[in-house]
Amino acid sequence: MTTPRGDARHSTAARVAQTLRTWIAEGELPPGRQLSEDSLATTLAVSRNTLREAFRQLTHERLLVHEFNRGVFVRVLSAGDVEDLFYVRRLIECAVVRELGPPPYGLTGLATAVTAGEQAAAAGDWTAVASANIHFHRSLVALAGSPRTDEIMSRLLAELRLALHTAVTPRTLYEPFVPRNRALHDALEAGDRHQSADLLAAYLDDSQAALTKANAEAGVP
Amino acid sequence: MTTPRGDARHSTAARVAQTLRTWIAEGELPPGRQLSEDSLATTLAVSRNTLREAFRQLTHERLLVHEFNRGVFVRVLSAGDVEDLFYVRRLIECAVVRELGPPPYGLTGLATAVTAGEQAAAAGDWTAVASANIHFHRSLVALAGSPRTDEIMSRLLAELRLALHTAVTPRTLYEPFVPRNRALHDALEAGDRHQSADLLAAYLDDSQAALTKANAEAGVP
DNA sequence: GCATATTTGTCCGTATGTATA
DNA sequence: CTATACATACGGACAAATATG
Repeated sequence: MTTPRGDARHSTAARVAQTLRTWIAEGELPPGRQLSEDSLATTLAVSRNTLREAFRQLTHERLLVHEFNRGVFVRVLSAGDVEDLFYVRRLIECAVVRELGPPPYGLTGLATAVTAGEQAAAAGDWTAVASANIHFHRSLVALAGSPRTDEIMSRLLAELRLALHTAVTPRTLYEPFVPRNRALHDALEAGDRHQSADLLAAYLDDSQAALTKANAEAGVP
Repeated sequence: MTTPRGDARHSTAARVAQTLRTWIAEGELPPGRQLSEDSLATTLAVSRNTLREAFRQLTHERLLVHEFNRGVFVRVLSAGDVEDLFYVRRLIECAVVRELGPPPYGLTGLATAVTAGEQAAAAGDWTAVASANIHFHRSLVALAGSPRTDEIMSRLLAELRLALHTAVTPRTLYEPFVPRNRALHDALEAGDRHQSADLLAAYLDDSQAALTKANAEAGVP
């Protein structure tokens, strides 16, 4: 072959999948966009077979939808999808917090996410606030120490990102939750699992309402 | 081509994946077995590329593991995997029950699974008892009406099946839980969410203990 | 440690079927 | 209805890695 192999540790398909994953997360490939095998294969300089393997991967992560004999498209979340996503988030995040053992907990990951969000908010960098917020919830669930729960959470958050590009105002979506992340952290540091879980439930309700409202204003079906 | 296309509704790769899925579930392909691309492709009469797509699919369902440049193998669950699986089951199943709205609930699916288990147990058909048991837990989670929760549960149960082929005695694993399924159903019919959740938590603890004991006796690392 | 055989990773060309303009 | 574009699936090829003697 003429093309030199990039690295042997990851397969080419995995690298392509990662590229597409970031393009989708950044909004470079917006929801609804069709991904043509031929043009993308030439753009990424890989064969169609390899690209199709990457497609399968992302389809399974629910970032792409595969319509048989029609092609693959970037997933478009419906209002029902957003509702379901928040139902599962509430289910898992609150259950993890409620089922935590006796305190103290290893809250360093959570604490760094909280302060990162505070600093980014102070600097007005709302994209960074969004990242810190995702990191916060990932760290929260990581307290369970369960690999499968971690993976489920990562998938849910990645899927939820698809709903954020339709919303125009990241500031109003994230600003109210910076202090609430801090409050949640403090409640956990105080060792109060049940108060933390209640805080979290209300938090997620409000977050869902804010996102639903923003999407409705942007005219999402 | 000479090979007639079976049907247009599912892709060939999806059909191959389904075949492998059942072979794994039935224990025809035991954990640890390597799946050779060449021989399987000829056995199933599909091309290597198509087979590889099926492999990817099942790898993401955690039924296969893919070792780079070495091949794919049927997943071998470690003791830690089983522990994690039951942690997530307890988390999700109990949370679903606790977060149910006010009764009554649509328990017909649950009821049929319970009676199917009872009849199979009376007939001594322990494989059917195992199927009914899986159906019971799937129906339980379906009460939430959340597609994503349903899918997460299906994946967990499929993965857990991998641990059942190492255990030799399906009877001792399932028999005690036939009446407990009935008790759980009755508690839900009575509308007592919290008692149901408590019953379920104890149920899953005992189930995990039974499986762990059986696997330890069979000499699983 | 080395040479060989086997298997996987990747790409290409092509025939066929399907959806859409 | 035809034509075009595209997806599905196959088979062959070769490089690279692994397993085997």
